[in-house]
Amino acid sequence: MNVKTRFPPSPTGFLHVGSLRTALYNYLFAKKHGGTFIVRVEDTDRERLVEGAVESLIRTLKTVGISYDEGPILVGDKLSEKGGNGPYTQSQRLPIYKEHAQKLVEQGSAYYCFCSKERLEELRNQQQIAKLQTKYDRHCLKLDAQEISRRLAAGESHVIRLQIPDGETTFQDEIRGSITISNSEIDDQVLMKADGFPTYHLAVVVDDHLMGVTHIIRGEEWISSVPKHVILYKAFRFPMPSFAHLPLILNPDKSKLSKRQGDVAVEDYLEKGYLPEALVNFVALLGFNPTGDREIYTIDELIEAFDLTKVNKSGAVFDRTKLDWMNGQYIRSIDSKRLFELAQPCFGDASTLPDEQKKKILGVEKERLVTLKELEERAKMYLALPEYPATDLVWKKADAQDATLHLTNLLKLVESTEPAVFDRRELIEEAIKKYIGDNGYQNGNVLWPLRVALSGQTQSSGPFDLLWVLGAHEGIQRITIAIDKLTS
RNA sequence: GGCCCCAUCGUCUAUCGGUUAGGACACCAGGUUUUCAUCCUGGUAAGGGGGGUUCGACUCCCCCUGGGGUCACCA
Repeated sequence: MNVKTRFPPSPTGFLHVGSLRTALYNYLFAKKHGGTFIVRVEDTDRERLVEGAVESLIRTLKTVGISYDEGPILVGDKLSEKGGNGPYTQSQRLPIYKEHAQKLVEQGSAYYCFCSKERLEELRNQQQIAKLQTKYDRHCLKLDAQEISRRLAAGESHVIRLQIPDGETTFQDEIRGSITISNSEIDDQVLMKADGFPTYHLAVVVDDHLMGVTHIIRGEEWISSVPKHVILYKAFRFPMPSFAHLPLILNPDKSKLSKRQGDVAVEDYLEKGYLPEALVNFVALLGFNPTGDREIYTIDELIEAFDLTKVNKSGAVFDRTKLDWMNGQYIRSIDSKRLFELAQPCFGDASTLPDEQKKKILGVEKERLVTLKELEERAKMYLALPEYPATDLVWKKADAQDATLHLTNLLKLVESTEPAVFDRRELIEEAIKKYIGDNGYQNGNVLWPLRVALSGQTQSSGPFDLLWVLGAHEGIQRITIAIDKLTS
């Protein structure tokens, strides 16, 4: 069978990390089986629409490395689409839904309902007070054909409801196995809303079928509405797709991951300096692990390893600490060109520095970065020497006199060294270590004051790195300042 | 509350009847080191409870408990 999966976001805001994982799993599954992956915009709720959400979604999927074969695309700033099963935006498919809903009414699987929202609300209230199941009472099912056509002709506001048959519905979930739900649990679901738009349930079934979707992989919160979809598939005589419901991603308190308890938008994490690669890797392992003894996977390795039957059943807490660790791993191991590209917006004040120097800063500082955003703070000292007290220059096992001696000698050493040496980190190190070795000094006596003189900080990267990034000229200046501090 | 889903270290997980229950994050202790960080070594830490099935259950079945999801003209 030719596998086809889909990711159907509704353009109501930013991409949720849970949605990122859903999109990712759909993508991985399709690629693993040589199938196709499509993106479809589910914008049937006109009230929750957010302008620009589709564009932002397309961009985010791209930066995160999830590509699709069919769906909406951006040509320049213009929205367009690719694929032969479009349109891929539900608001552009209204006639299709109307026709399908109509067909259901004709064959007696669905019916018109003229009940007002007020009546529905009143009904619900009464049922709640009586502690009954809140369910539509099928008031309009009793209407005769004549009355229906009269009210329709009069232009009365109405919806179309699916008539849920008696009995129960059983379906196979690829992750959870067989699930049975009694049809009595299900309300006569609205299929077409009064505004002429379909509800999710109608649109998703019609589109998935028309677009040839074979595997529906989505969040666990959808399990309880699968019977509605199964009933629709049967009513339309559409072949049944496979269902797989993913475990939820959880807040630390185990509730469904939500705003309020932290960031949930992929854009937030990207903005904070998490690498797309790390985020994808991390989120992929929330609910799925091919072996149990490996943590780092590229997206292609994930495709290779992906197996729907190995996806967990229970929810997974989104553990920010582990994401931090993984992000650090990526920062340290990723290709330096790619890292520089990603870090470009994170230099802050130091962004005015030449690229060559910024690359050096990144190379030196990446050892202690958790997120790229932290670079902004760390890079400042390369731009300007921070204020610091003279006492910081003194190593714990030495005194000010000793520090002054070494800094004075080092100053001479730097001044008399070929400028070309400062282009090579290892040559700088060699020269200073020679000074230490030849005189039988201890590393700390020499390196501590040098490092503090260069960084203005008691905690920083090493003196060789600093001298390399700063260059001879700036190095001389900073050492001179240090000597002044000690001797004044 | 009805219905549905779920249940291994604090967290993410491995185990598909027989293991000293493994790995990772975090944490703690060492080591490397001029500081911080990185890195390396080691350690603490888990099968919710009760019944079965079986020679033998973390693993299979049932009940309880606990957690979660869902009950819209939202997706």
